[in-house]
Order: sequence, then structure tokens, then C-alpha cells
Amino acid sequence: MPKQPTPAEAPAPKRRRADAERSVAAILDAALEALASDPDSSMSAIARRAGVVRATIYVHFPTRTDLLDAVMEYAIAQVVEAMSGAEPHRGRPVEALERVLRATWRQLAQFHGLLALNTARLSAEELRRRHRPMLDQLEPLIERGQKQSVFRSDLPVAWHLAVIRAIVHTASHESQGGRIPESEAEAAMLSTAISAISARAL
Amino acid sequence: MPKQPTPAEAPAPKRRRADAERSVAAILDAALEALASDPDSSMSAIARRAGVVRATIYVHFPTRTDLLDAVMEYAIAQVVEAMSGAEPHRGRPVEALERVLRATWRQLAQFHGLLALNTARLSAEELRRRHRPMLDQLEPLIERGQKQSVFRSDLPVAWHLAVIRAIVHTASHESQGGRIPESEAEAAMLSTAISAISARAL
DNA sequence: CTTGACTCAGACATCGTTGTCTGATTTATT
DNA sequence: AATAAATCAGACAACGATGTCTGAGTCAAG
Repeated sequence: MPKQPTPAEAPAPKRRRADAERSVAAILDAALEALASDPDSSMSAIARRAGVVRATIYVHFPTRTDLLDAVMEYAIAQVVEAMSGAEPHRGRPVEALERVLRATWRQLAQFHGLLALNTARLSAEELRRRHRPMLDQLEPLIERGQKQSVFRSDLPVAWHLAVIRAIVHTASHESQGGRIPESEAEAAMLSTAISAISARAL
Repeated sequence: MPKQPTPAEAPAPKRRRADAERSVAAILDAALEALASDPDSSMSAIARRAGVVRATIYVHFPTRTDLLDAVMEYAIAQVVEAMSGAEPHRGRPVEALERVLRATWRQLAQFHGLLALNTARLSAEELRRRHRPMLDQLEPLIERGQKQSVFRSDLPVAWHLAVIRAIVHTASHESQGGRIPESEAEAAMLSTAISAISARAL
């Protein structure tokens, strides 16, 4: 399947003016912020935050659902990039996990609110499908740790992944609520995550 | 402070007809179910599920917010009752924790959706204040475990509580999504929760 | 500089939801 | 059986959100 005659880049082959490109970016960023703090943010609110008129959003995203999908893809791409940048494959599993989580957790925290949104509007399967890219970054790492008997093997990988996700979100939640400072939250998250999935006798 | 001249029971001193009592109960139950599956359920939807006309809800709950508050109080009361029924104070900390979680987690799962609702409409502090009764059931248990060096003392109790809550929710989520059967989810939840908060050398 | 793409300002119809009200009917209580 | 309480059925206004449209103005690219 070689290149089509149309000189299309991979995802959005539309040729837009630099102008429009900026608008889309602004809208995406604004939507991310707005929806993270309130998943029911209206199009007006998003437009206002983006410094744009509401109708402009509809030029680029025909419907609210389309915008939501785009925002989700945008957010996940950012997280995946941060994760893979932390090289999950390198070094001993425990250290690799710490490295990845450290690099990721603040970002995940930022997008925390989006989860609520998506659990509401998407089926569980669909949601899982879209989160896949993030899990794919961690899954081999966990499996590697299991093979080395560093992580518990009596529980499925999927469970470990779910637990780690939950602990990361907990840390962001507790720190965002001012219950514990960010640095302590990070430390607590790391050590609890390790504890939770580590095999008994180290 | 002895009894007031008015023969008032503790919470709701209103003298209602048996009739109305049933309606309120039906509405509360319906709202619980409806909101758990969709936090944005409309009054119509709730009324329909309760086998009642929408106007009837407004007879007992002047506004949507009032209903939401009542539902939340109702749900929390149920959970607290289940928890205290499991006698958190009795026996060794690890076993007591297992007992309490086992008795509670399915119920908590049922109300899982309400959390999303309340995080949206309430401030973090207010939310925390209302969840207090549930935490109060667990807190002494965790502290007891820490004093016996069974649970980690290098992390605050509040953190342990948050982690436990997160793990329970994760279990309910994974099992509800059909990723693992309920019994396995329960086992995984228990053993992970213990792992997460236990001190290193048992 | 000229053209076409893009944005703005503001209006509009449509829809669903909340909250109120009325009058007729049923039901619990005594 | 009589009385008061509660529900029903259905209408209503008010509101906010989505999505569409128009016409005028602005900006990037050739």
C-alpha cells in the first residue's frame, strides 16, 4: 500500500491555513483544560477559554461528540509520548516502573477529569479500546517483572495495570486536594505502587 | 440536653402518611439506581423508575439538589451500617480489614457511580466532609495496624485510606466490566489492599 | 494585491430539563 | 364514613445547550 496520489500525512490530510491550525490547537487546549475541571463544560465555555467564537468550533468539529473524541485522542497521545520517553524497556523492572510513573503521573493528573467524562459517554469496551495505547506502554514492563519474580504472578497483568492506574489517580487527587504536598504524593504513589504489585519475598 | 417537648425523632421529625413514606423510599431507591448508572439522570427518568409522576418528587424534594443530597446521605448510611456490622475493632488488623472490605465492597461498587456525580457538584472539602463517616469506620483499624507494625507507618493514615478506597473501586470496576469474575476480583482486591499497606517484613 | 480561507458578531430554531401550578382522583387515618 | 393527605395527569414558563445560518470583516498565501 504505497502513498496515495494525494500527498496526505498520516492522520489529518486536510490542508488548512496556518490560521486555522492555530485555532484548532487553541480549541483543543481550551477543551482539555475546561473538561478536566468540569466534564460538562459547554461549547460556549470552551470557546470563551479558547478566545474564539462558538461558531468557530463548529467549523472544525461538526458536533460536540467530535470535539470530545479529538480531545481524548489528543490527551492520550501526550501521555503515551511521555511514557515511551521514559523508556519502559530499559533497566530493572522496579526502577523502570518508577521512572515511567514519575514521568507520567503529573500529566495523567491533569487529564484526570476526562476519565469521568468518557466513562459516562462511552461503553466500557470502547473506553478500554482507546486507553489501550497507554496500557501497551506498561504491559511488557509488568510482564517482564513477573518473569523475573519481582512482581506477583498470582494476579493477572490486567489487574496490576488497573491497580497502578488507580494509585496514580489517587495520588493526583490527594495532592490536588491539598491533603499532601506534591512531592510526598509522588513518593507515596511510587512506594505504594511497588508494594502493591511486588512479590512477597523480594 | 434532654428531649424537647416536641416528640421528635432524631433526623426527620415530619409526620408523614404511610403512603408518603413509601413514595419517598421508592424515589430514593430509584434515584440511587438511576444515578449510579448515569449521574446525569433526569428527574423524569428517576420518577419513571420509581413508578411515580415527576411532580411527586418535587413534593418531597423541593429541588434536584435536595434529592441528590438525600440520596447521598442514604447511600453513605447504608455503607456505614455494613461496615460497622463487620466489626472493624475485633481481631487482628489484617483479618479485620479483610472482613470489613469483604462485607463492604459490593455495596460500594453499587454506589460507585455516585462518586462521579458528587465530585462534579461538590467542592473537594464538602465531599470529604460527607464521606467522613465511612472513613471513620476504617481509620482506627488502620491506626491499630500501624501501632502493631503490621501496616506501614512511613505513610499517613489518610493515604492508606485513599489507596484502599481506590483499590476497592478498581475491583468493582474490573468485575463490573466483566474482565474478571466477581470472586476473583474480591480475592485480588483483598490481597492487593493488604500488600499495598502492609509493612515490609511481616 | 488579490483571492479565498477563516473568523467574528449575532441571530435563530429546536430540544431537553427544571420547577410550578391546577383540578380531579385515590388513599390512609380516625 | 368523613376528613385530610397524597398522588396523578397534564399543562406551563423559563432556562440553557446544541447546531445552523448570514453577512461583514480579517488574515494568510499565491
